Amino acid sequence: MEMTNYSYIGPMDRLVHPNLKDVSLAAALHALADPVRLDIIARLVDCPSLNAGASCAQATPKSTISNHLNVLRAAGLVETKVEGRERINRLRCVDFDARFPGLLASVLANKG
Amino acid sequence: MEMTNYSYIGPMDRLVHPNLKDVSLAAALHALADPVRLDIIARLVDCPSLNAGASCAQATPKSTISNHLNVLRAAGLVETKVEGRERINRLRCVDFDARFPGLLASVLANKG
DNA sequence: TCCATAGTTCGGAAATCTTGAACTATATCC
DNA sequence: GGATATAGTTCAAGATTTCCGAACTATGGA
Repeated sequence: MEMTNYSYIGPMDRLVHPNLKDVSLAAALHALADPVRLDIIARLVDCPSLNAGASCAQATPKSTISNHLNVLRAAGLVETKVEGRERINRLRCVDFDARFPGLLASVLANKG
Repeated sequence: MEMTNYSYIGPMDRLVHPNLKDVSLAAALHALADPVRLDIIARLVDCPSLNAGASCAQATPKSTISNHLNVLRAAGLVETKVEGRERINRLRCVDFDARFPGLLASVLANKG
C-alpha cells in the first residue's frame, strides 16, 4: 500500500467561496486583469452556467483553466457547484456588484 | 575615460506616452490591480500634479515607485512631464475615459 | 566646482504564473 | 462488481514578472 502526496484542501464536493466583504478592490481587479479570465467571464455572461472545459477556449490546458477559475472564485466573481462529475460555474453578479457597484458592468461594457 | 553600461530608452526629457487605442482592457486592469498603484492614483486625484516621491507612501523605495509609474504610464493612466530636476505626473482622465468609459470612475468610486 | 535632490537603470533574489504528469472522483458500459 | 472514460485537481519545475538595493544620469543651487 502506497502513501500518496496528493491532498485536497477540503472535501471535493464543497468548494470554498469567499464572503465578498473579504475581497479587496486590488484582488478583484487582479482577477479581472487577465485575457483568459476576461474570456471566461464573457462566456459566462453569454451562457450563465458552464463547466470548466466549456468556460475556456479549447486549446487551454486543464490545469490552467483550473487555476484561472480558482482566481475568479477567490475574488468572489465565480461560484462553482459540483454536479455529477463536472463543476458548474456561474458568475456571482449580484454579490460582486453589491461589493463593487458598477465595476463588473463597466468592465463588461469595455470588453469588445 | 570609462564606458558605462547604463542606457536610457530615449532622451530623458521626452517620456513615451502610448496612444490609448493601443492599450488593451487587460493591460488597463492590470495597471489598476495593485494596492501601491491604486494609492498613487488616489493621490493624483486629490492633488492633480505630483512628482514621483510625493505620489507614493514615503517608505516605498525609489526604484519601486519608478516601476509603478512606468506601468501606469504604459497603460495610459498617467502622463509625466519633466520640470527642472523632477517629473510631474498627472492622470490622463480624459484620454483614459474616452478609451474605457466609466472604468476609472467606477474603480475610484469603489476605492475607499 | 562641488554637493544635494530627483529619478532611472541594472541585476539578482523573491514571488507568481504556466503547464505536463500524476492523481482523485464520478459515471457509464459491460 | 470491474474496467474504462470523463472532469477536474494537485504537484513540481521551468518561465515570467515583480521588488528593491546599488550604481548611475541629470539638473539646480551654493
